This record gives sequence, structure tokens and C-alpha cells, in this order.
Amino acid sequence: MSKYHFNDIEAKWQKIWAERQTFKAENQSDKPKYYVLDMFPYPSGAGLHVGHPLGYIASDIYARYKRHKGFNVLHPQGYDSFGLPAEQYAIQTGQHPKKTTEENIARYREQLDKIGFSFDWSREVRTSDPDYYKWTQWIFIQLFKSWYDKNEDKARPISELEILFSKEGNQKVIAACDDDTEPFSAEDWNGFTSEEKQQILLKYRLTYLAETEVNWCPQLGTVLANDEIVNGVSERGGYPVVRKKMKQWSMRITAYAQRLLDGLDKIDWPQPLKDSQTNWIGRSKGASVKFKVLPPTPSSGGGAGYRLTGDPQSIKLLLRKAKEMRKSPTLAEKKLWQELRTSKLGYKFRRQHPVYKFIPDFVCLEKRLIVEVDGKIHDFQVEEDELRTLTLKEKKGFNVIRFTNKEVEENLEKVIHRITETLNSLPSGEGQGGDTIEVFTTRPDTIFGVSFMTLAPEHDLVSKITTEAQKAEVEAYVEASAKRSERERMADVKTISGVFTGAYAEHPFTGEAIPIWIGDYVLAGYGTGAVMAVPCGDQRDYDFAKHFNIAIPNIFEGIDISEEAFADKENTIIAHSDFLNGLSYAEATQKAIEALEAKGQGKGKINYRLRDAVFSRQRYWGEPFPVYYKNGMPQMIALEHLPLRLPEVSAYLPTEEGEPPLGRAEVWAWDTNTNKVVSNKLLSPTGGDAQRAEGDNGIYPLELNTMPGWAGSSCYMFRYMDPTNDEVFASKEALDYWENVDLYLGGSEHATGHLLYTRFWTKFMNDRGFLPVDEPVKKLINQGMILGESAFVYRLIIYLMDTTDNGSIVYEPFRIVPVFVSKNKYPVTNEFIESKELEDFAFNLLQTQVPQLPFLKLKEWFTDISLLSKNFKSLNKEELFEYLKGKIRFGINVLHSDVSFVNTSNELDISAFKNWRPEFKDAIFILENGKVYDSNSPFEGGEGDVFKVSREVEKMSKSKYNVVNPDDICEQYGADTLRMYEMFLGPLEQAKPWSTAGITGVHSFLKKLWKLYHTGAEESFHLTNEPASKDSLKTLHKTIKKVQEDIENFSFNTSVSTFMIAVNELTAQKCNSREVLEPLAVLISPYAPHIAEELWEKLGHNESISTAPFPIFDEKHLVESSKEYPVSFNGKMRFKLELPLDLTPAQIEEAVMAYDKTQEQLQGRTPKKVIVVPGKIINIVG
RNA sequence: GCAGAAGUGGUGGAAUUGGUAGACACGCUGGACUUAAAAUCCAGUGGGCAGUAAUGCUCGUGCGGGUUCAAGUCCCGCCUUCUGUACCA
Repeated sequence: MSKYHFNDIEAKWQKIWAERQTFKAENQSDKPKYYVLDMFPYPSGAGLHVGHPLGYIASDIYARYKRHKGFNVLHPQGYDSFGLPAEQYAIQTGQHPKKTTEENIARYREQLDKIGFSFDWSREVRTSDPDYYKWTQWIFIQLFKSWYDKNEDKARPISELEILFSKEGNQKVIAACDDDTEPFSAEDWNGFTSEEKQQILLKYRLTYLAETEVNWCPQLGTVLANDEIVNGVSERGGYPVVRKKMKQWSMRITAYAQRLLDGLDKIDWPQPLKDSQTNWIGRSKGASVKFKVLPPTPSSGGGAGYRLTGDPQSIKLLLRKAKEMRKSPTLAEKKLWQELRTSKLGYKFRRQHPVYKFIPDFVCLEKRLIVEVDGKIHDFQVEEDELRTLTLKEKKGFNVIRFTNKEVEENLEKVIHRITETLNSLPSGEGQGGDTIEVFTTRPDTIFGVSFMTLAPEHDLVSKITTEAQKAEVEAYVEASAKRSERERMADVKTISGVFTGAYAEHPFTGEAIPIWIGDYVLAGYGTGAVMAVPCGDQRDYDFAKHFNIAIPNIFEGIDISEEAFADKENTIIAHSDFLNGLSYAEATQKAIEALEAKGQGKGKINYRLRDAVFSRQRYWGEPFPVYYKNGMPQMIALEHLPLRLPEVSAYLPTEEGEPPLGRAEVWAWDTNTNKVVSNKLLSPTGGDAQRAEGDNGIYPLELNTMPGWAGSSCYMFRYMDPTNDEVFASKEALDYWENVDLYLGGSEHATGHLLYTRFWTKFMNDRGFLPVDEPVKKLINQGMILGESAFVYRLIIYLMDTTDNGSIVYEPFRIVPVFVSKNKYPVTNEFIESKELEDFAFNLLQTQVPQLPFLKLKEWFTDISLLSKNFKSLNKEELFEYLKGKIRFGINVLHSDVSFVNTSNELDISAFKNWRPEFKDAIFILENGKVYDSNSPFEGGEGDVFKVSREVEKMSKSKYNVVNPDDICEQYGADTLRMYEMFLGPLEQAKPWSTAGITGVHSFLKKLWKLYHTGAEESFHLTNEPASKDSLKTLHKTIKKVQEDIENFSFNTSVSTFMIAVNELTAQKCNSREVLEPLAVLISPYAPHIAEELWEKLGHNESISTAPFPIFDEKHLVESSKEYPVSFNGKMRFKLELPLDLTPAQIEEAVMAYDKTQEQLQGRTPKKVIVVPGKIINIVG
């Protein structure tokens, strides 16, 4: 009674482990700590499939190994139990998501328990458990109560910001905050009302409520974060996503962009994963440049003409006159010009520039200021001057200041002072002329190559700057691109489109007018949504310029740009660029930035692609925000009143008014008097309205949104350290002891979602002193996905083909009874299948089916098509068939079959398949050998009577019917076999299809292992205490060495091979010595813990094997006295030669040359050279 | 397009610093046991050529070059597949 009864053994030990709490971790210990974590699962309705355990088995092996190595191991497990599927299911069935979630968790737990994981279940967490989400709400509150100080580069309490504001206003504070924050002084601040203060603080908080453009998914009825969108559609469900402005909670993750990047150097994560985080954060270094938008003029239309503000009718005359006047300036004019030219005052002035019908002396277009120096003539023309001033002001909106020659000549300083004052007093943005367009560029060195600018169609300035003439075209374009979904835009990358706005911007250095275009190749969401286009240096700009015939100035030394843009920074030498000529990319960039800074028109800037994360979801099954609204301002509920529990709702859908499902809750108002949730009816008569009149009753509406799926998973690894603590998130002692996760296992699909958010929250919590570490995970490993092998059956589609009066051919599928054909019978193509055999079959089918189906019904169906011959109704049965001849065609449809109906030879279990779905009950099958199987001719199962399916590797999914559950494997082969087999499949990080093809090999290995410890037909336990043979000790120690190395390198597949080799060798050696077999049990226990425990017990131990010390490798057992040298000739191995290891190379060479096989190979030739690598190889070069 | 990973028998995959290519397993073939099957055990198994045979020769790690006494491994240039990402200015 001692055979390897794995079912009994496994059940026995699983029970004992649970009862004795074998794997419970203590928060204090003399041993060093080690924290091994799996990404906790979402408990889906489909149950656990064989892909889930892959990572869990690997981490369990590591956790068990670490226990053997003397570590205090924390290895917890829990459930990420808030989420969409449970809610979707609830919408469909009305079942409370809590109920289905609990049922699913129960099933998961049962499945997990059967695999023998060493989880400490006493620490289980569930994100949907109020005792857990209390702390998620708490973290949210802490984020709300914090701001990001860029000076100290850390998050600080918002109370400290309030103190700063009251002392020095917000001018000196450098914080991560909203862009539209207005400057204010300490006095301003102290004068603000409480609401105004709250409004301002909201712009600084790390989680803030703001009107933002979000990704709205109408089908899911909720917003989605960027990482929840894949290829422009929702990750879940694949529904379209549109951009929409909504008031939402956001997380200021952008404040941490640089630290999230820098932290990657400190952690041991896979490079591809680090790369995708780096790309997601998307740091790029360059400059932000401000371009002034030039004011439009009636004569606008082309470059230079734009600047002419003069009257179009007399422009030619004016220009000629202006030119003349410039040649003969008065002394005063000359003197003043020296001060005004080259933007010395910060603004560009032009002299003798025509405005309307006049030629004023100096004009600043940007500020619409005219400076006149009166010559002698004007002394007597005061009235005329006044008229002129008035005309300029009224007709053109120019202000005029006037100086006398004397003033300029004698007190230039005073004159300049007055001009400067006037300039500063004039609003910079008056009219359309004062706008600036800010762009971000990584190539400020190419600024002289700018020949146009492009704005995203959504850019704020588009409507403002577009000229009357271009208005219709621009508006049409903006509307068209708004309609195009994200997906369309992406599918259509190659098409160049855009429209000229009619407006121009001024080049910061040359002053040239640059046309401003809009184009959807510029994305509103990146940078500023505007670019300075340098067609010679950027391919997209180049293509755009070519397409619209815009100039492509070349600013690169010795580069041909007639075919394409030149984007190679390394080999750049700038030319035709004024003060940048001859410089390299790096030099020119620096110089350009300096020049821009001097002009106040730009600065060096680092730009990030990363956006703030939207944190609101219009969903039921998520964490409620601990937020109520007073006078429209969000207020936090204090920790002592948490958790704020999810309310009950009548349905899990949005309300008719479009509010989230929580809008349906009847008891969902916050009573600040009692600090309890109360009925909505208690809200004042304006009920539900966030605005509250004075003298209210202290009852306020609660937030209706819930938190996103990643909220609960962003800090859960720390809650495991002290999961039942009711006072704090986790005690300081526990946090200090466990620090962070030493080894984290999970899929790479979380690279830019969970793994970025969790790093963000950890850094935040660390800043605020809630956590002692600033990275959650030291080492991370991505296990590869286990793919499913889907099975497909071929359904024969019988079409009816007819010719109508107008000659077109019409096909209609013949819907009588499903017919399936075996895989290799007919080719799957888009063409119809030509087959006499099938034709006969189809007629036969009709003949046999028609008596069963009411004949009239069949006729009715044909008339439904109504494309057949007109007198069809009058046909009798025989005539009908006669009519159908030649009108029948065949095609094949491929559909998924459940993989459980298919065996390893790809043969379908027909009866199981027929019972699968009611519509297949009477299905007909054409077998591989051509036999037809239907209800009349029962399946015989004779030679060749098989129905084959085709197979293809796909992601495991319920909808593809290719999910394989681990339960059956455990039942049939045992958990130990499953564990070893999953590891044996291949390298952990590699994706691989699931196939049970090789599982018997692993299973028989375990049986062989068992037999090593047993003897005789009855397999009774039998070991000797005799010393083991030298060979057996060698086997043991080489196994210890290899297995230890493999576990530490996470190369679990190779250690399974090592075990097989060891058992094969020990079996051959007939080893049954305790000296070898006792350590062997420990070696194998991380992989196959049940059999190891059973053997350990039989070896006479009362304690669990789980903490038995790992065997110590001893080199001495592997020391050899001789080596079988491979002897190569010109690198090709020819034979082997056994030689003592203590020979010198010269002795080896001598021995080899003396060997007769060597001489045989050489056939009398003398070798040129003999390479001897002692202990390795001998190579004879001939 | 960009970034990363990979390409080895019929299959999954070994080969850790350049040193016996194909470990270990599946599958297949043959044999033993059995009335039979399952299970178990034994032997063989990269291709080609020669030989009754032992055996020998030869070609072989996506393709083409190179470095080296020696290359699956290092270098250069291609091809293919997978994964991630994308008008990122």
C-alpha cells in the first residue's frame, strides 16, 4: 500500500499545511527577511486557467527555496476584486457584483489550494473589502492634502503651502501645478475668501478636480486612462474612445516624471519593461519658444506684405516715400533710432513704416505704438497732429506718443523712459496682434530653418487668429478632424492634410513673417499642441511643406535636402543662420537658447510625454471617493469615519440624467453633524445640487464617481505587511522590517499601468513619511504568457445561387442543419468548393431533410428569397429538386470549438460537441475518410472514422473556448506534476502555447523518484544508513550545485532536467542510501512539495520539510583524477582520450601524439600546432 | 518608422566565461511483459553518403561575410518572426 498515490498525498499535506499554518510569516524574526510577491489576480468568472499558476509556481519555488536557505519569507496572496467584468455581469443579470466576486474568489481559492502554494493566507487582502479600501481612500486623502514642491523635489503637506502663500504669495513657490495659475501676493491671499483659497489650492494638490480632456468610452459609459486604451480602442471590450471635456479627479503623476525615470536605475527590472516606462514618460530635452502672432492687415496675403499696415490704395507711393525719408533722418530721429533698433527695449520697432495714409517715424507693431519726433514743420501743425493721432487711434488702433526734437536731443534718457513705460502700460495682447504661440522643439539650433508653423486643429488660438478669408476653410477642417476618431487618424498616417489660417507669426530673430497653418499631424495632447516647422530638418514638416508648396530653406552645411529632410543631429553643421553659422548641434542649441532667453522669447525646457492620470470612473464596482461637496468645493471625510462604503443601488447603470450609477443610490449624502451617510432626501430642497445656500443643514451630496481599477493595486504590497491593522495603513515596525518587495512576479502588460502608478504612490508615500522606501519592488520578473491552442471546426455552408432578371448573381446560405467537415477534406479558401461528391451529398441531404422539415416551410423559405423563378410556388417536390440542380455552391466557415472536446491527435469528440449547443444537436459530420455521420447513421468509430479539427495558438480566453483549467491536470497527474511540468515547458519569461503533450514525462519522473525510496513489488519504504557510493555522492552534489544556480537564475526549466538526470543516475546506481536520498528530498521540495513532504515524513521527520536547511554543496565530490579529452583536428572532434588531470600541457601533447588514433588521423603528416587546454580540449591543427 | 527579444532535430527546449552542438523530455521505430490494452521496462532516433557490420566520411544552430587553433556563442551586413510603441515636434 505504498505506491505513489499522489491524490491522497497531496490532499493530506495541503490539509496539514493549512491546519498548522506552516507558511505563516512573522513580523519579527532572527532570520533575514525576504518578500516574494505575485501580482494578485482579478477573480474572473472563468476561473483560474493554466496560465495563471505559471508565475505563482515560479515564485513559490523561490519562496520555498528561500525558506530552506534560512530566510523569514513573506509570501502573501490576495485579490484585485474591483473591476469591470463583475459590473458588466451585474448589469446583465442584476446580481450584486459583491456576490459574484465572492463566488469567484471562492473558486479561485479552491483552485489555488490544489496546487500547493506556500501562501500565507492569514494576510489575504481584497481590494473590494471595505476594511481594505478604507486605506485606499486614506491614501487618496493624503494626496489631496499634499502639493509638490519643485525646490525640494518632494511632496509636502498642503498646510505648509497655505503658510507660504500667506507669507509671500505664490510668486516664489515653485510647484507642480496647473498651468493657468494666476500670480498673487501675500496680501491678495490673505484677502481671498475661503472658497477662493480652496479654488487656488485645488490647482496645487497632487490629486485635483479639474475640467480635463478625457478619453470617454460611450459603450462602457466611463472614462479611461491612457494605458487602458490600446490602438485607439478600449483595452476591455475594444470599444471606440472619443475625446471629451469633463470635470474629473486627476493624479498629478507628472510631478514625479523625472524621479520615476531616475528610479529605474536603482531597480533590478527587465530592460524591456524599463524601456517601456522610459518611453511612456517620454522625456525630451529642447526649448520652448514663443512666437508673436503678427497683426493682420487688409493687405495681408503674402510674407512681406503682411507687415505693411499702410493703406493699400496708396501703398506703393508710401513705400517709396518711406524709403526716401529713411535716407535723410533728422539728428533726433537718428539718435532715437539708435536706442529703439534691434529690440533694445524688448520690442521691435520699425522706422518710417507706413500706417494707413501716414508714415510715422517709429512703429512698434506688437504694442501698436507709434513714436513721433516732431521736426520743425510740425511745430506749426498742432491741430493737424492731433487729427493724425486720432485717426491712427480710431482707424488702426495705434497709440501715438510724441516728442520734440529738443527733448530727444537733450534728454534722451527721459524719452526712453517714457517709451518704456508706455510700452509696459499697453496690453501686450490687445487686438489680434498680441497673441503668442508657444512651441516645444528639440531642435532650437534649427530655428533659422523655420518656414511655417503648424497648430493642432484643437489649439486654442486657431479660432482667434484665423483671418476672415480663411475662416470657412479652417472651420471645416477643424470640424472634420474632430469627427475623425483617434483610430482613423492613426490608420491614416500617410495622408497629409492641413489648412492655412491666414495669420503670420514673427520669427524671433529675423523678424520675418511665418505663415501659421493647422494640421492634424500635430497632436493637441503633446507639448503645446503647436510646432515650429523646420522642413529641412524634420521629415513630417518636409512632407507638409512639399505638399503645400511652402519654402524649404536649407540651413545645413553641405547637406542635400532636395529629396528628404536631414534629421541627423550628430553630423549637423548649421549654415545660413546668422549667429549660429558653423556651429554643431550642441553648440548651436545652447547659443540659440541663450539668445531666446535674452529676448524673453524662449528658454531651455525638458518636456515629458507623460500626462496626469484621470482618476474618476463612472462606475459602480470601485472604491467610492471619500469626498462630499460643500458649495461646490470638494471636502474630505476624516479618517476616523472611513471606510465610506459603497451604497446600494437599484441598477448598475448610469442614471437617466447621465450621472454615474452612484447617482441612483438613495442613501448617499454626508451628514457633517453625525459624520454618517444619510438619505438623499435630507439634502436641502435643491437636493443633489452641489451649490448650497447659507444656513444649510450640514448635509451634503457625496461624490458619484468611483476610483479606477488601479487604485486598489497601487499600494497593496505594503498592506500585506500588516493587513489587519485598523489604526494605520501599516505599522512602522512592519514597514521597517519588510521594507519592500524583494521579488515580484507578473505579466509585462502592466508595464505602463500598475507598475508606474505603484512607483508613483510609493514615492509619494515616502515623501510624506508614510513609507520608509521610495521604490515598491527591488527585483521584478515577467513571466511569459501561456497561450491556448484553439480548436476550429469547419462548417460547410451551402449556398443557393440564382440569376435575377437583371443578370446579377445572388447567393444565399442554405439554412437547414449544420454540416461540419473534417479538416483535411476540403481546402479553406475564399472560392467556392468544386465537388461532385458534395453536390450529391447536398441533394441527398435535402431529400432526407425535407420529409423531416415540413416541406411547405422549406418552400416558404425559398419564396422568402423571392429571387427564384416566379412560378416557384407551383413546383412540387421533385420539380423543386430539379430546379435546384446546378444552383448549389459550397463554402467553409471556420468557428471555434471548445478545446476540451479535442484530443491530442486533433480529433473531435463528436457527441460532446453535439451536446455543447442546442443548434448542433442534429448536426451532420463529414469524417476524414468521407463517411457521413448523422442521427440516422450512428458514429461507429471504426478505422479512419475520425473528425479532425484545425488548431491555432491564441491568447487564452473564454470567448475562444481554449481555456484549460489546472483542476483536471491536478486530478489526473497531481499538483506536483503540474508544477514541474509548467516549469519544464521552457524559460519562465518566454511566451509558450499550452500543450499537455509532454506531461507524462514529468509524471513518470515523479514515479521514478518515488521508487528510489521504495523497494519490491509492494513498493515499501526502504532506505539504508550505509554510506553512499562515490558515484551517488557525485550525482547528489552536482545536482545541488546546478539546482541552486538554476533557482537563483530563475532557470527553472533546466533544473527539472537536472532532477531527471539525477534520478536516472541514482536509479542506475541502485542507490538507496539515506545520505543521498534525504538531501535529495529537500532539493526537490520547492518544485514538488507534496511528494517531498511525504518522503520527509517517511524518513522519520516530524517537522515540515519546508524549513529544512538546503543541502550544502561540497566541491570534493566532483573532483576527478582524469578527464576524457575530446581530441579535435582543425576544430572537428574526432575521438576521445582519457588522460589524468594532473598532466602538464606538454605531457598531454606527448600522450596525444603517441596515441595511435592520432597517427591514424594524421596519416603521416606533422601537425603545425597542437592546442592544449588542460581540463578542456585538445585541438590538433594540421 | 523606432525600441526590445528571438531564429538550434518531427516537437518543447539544453549548451552559464568562445572549447565534444542537440542535454532532458515529448513523439516516432523496434523489442520485452500481457489473451489484449493500459502501465512499466529495454534499445534506437539530426540529415546525407559508404559499409553485412563494428565503423568511417560528410553536411549541419535563419542568410552572406569576417575574427580565431576553435564560433550556436564574438564582429560587420542582410532576412524573417514575435513583443512593445508610435505623426512625441
